Amino acid sequence: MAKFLTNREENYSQWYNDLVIKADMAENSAVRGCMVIKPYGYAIWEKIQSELDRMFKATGHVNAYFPLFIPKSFFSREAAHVEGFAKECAVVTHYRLKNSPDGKGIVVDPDARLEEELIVRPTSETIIWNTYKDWIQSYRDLPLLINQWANVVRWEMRTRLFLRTTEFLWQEGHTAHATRQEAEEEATRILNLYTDFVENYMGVPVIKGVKTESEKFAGAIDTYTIEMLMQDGKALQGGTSHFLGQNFAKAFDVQFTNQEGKLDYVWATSWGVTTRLIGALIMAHADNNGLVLPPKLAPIQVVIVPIYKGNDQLDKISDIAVDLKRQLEKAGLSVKYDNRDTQKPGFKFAEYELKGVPVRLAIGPRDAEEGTVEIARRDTLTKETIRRENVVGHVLGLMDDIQQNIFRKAVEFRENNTFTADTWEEFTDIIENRGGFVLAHWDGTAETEEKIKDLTKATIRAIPLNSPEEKGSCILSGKPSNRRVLFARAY
RNA sequence: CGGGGUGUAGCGCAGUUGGUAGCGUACUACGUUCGGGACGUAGGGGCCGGAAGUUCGAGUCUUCUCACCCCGACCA
Repeated sequence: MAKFLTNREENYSQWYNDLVIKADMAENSAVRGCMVIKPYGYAIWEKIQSELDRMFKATGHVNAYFPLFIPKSFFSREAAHVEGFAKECAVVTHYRLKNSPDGKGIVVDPDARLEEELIVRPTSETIIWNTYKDWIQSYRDLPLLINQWANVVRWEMRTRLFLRTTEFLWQEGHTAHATRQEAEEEATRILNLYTDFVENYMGVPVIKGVKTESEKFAGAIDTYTIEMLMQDGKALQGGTSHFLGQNFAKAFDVQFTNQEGKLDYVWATSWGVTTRLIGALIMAHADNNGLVLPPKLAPIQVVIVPIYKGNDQLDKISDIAVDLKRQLEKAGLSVKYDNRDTQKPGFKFAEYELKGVPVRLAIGPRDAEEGTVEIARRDTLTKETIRRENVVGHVLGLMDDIQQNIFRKAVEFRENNTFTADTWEEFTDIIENRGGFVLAHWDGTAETEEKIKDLTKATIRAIPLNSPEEKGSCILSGKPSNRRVLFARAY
């Protein structure tokens, strides 16, 4: 089996790439670094969107939409921000084309140069804070809790489907608060919301932490992160929530009158997750047979495949299948009955395994006769035969089972691949030979962090929020440290 | 931007000393099949990335050019 996929153990990144394409999620487009998200991949994104959107609204946020273009001058207002993004911005300089004077095609009309160039947003803090300035006068206008579903562009050097593309889809929340404490609470609330989503819907365990000075978002005071471990032992940052302090308020002059009647700058957060989560979903759970989707995010939760010879058998089986489909849908499941006559059952089995459909029902003439159904689960690839009347209950149970099982497997994988290192030799041995998360002491300086990165390509993924105090000495410099930080090679 | 590589059918590839393009797969039709990616027969599909040059003749040789991929620096 699985001869159509590159073996995961043989070449992990080839396996990943094959899988994205073969499972029909996305493909490279004619535009450098930009992907086409195909219907099946987009359906997964829609599931992610709808759950997150529900969670944002349940915590008091509302959606809005801000422009794709940002005037260049806005960017220079916040020094650290421009520094962080300048090198990867797409810039609009003209607004018109014309026929080429030599008759070959069209050219940019030099007379149509923009007075001020427009940046295609790599993130929207600047345009949003420039807008918020007019919306916020008083503490009564606060908090402002807005989210936007959008696309952004970051001109990365190298791209990979879902993991890093020039244009990507995301949500970005931008909130304004009257006090520092409120803003910090918001940043934490969202970090916890992301954790809830990634662990309970995607089935991927995360480490919550705060980024180091050099890894934090350009313009933030603190960047909180959730870090996940992929099956090849590399880390993936799944989402970030930034406490921005008053940096953007000051840069865009967003002041309000507080309850004491005094002017003050507002406190801000921003936070986001992207289509990269789909990459995480793949790399955390998929195997050599293809995708393994958590039931809560699977576009198709149950597929029914008929096995038959001739139209008489098909008719009989279809009656049963359609009835089962109706029952399962009534129970809230999304079900596909694949009665295509153009593919054989074996082909369909392989196809739905490739696409990660959690549960497959097969009904053949034998089952029709005996009142049974063959039921197969994607996560364990096991099959059993059950009575037709028990199908709905059994499938509902399986949905929970599979959801929990893939999470449990991912937790176990992470536990088996999280190490502590106390010496430089131990540290480099693990990074070079085993991969995974490494908890180690660090002296807290950017110089040491940089040196470790240069020597091993491992970075500090996060300073875990729940890590206990512990006296130790830095693996590289030997200087004192009082807590371990999380190292890994990362995507 | 540095180092390496590749452009030939939808996709994956072969193409010898230069002689007018082929394999696998996918596609179309018909038939037999159908409980784990079926088989047979017959078909269709090509400006050989682009431009210029050498030659009677270029997928093949020369020069230029464009695009993409991999490894680094950058990054959600």
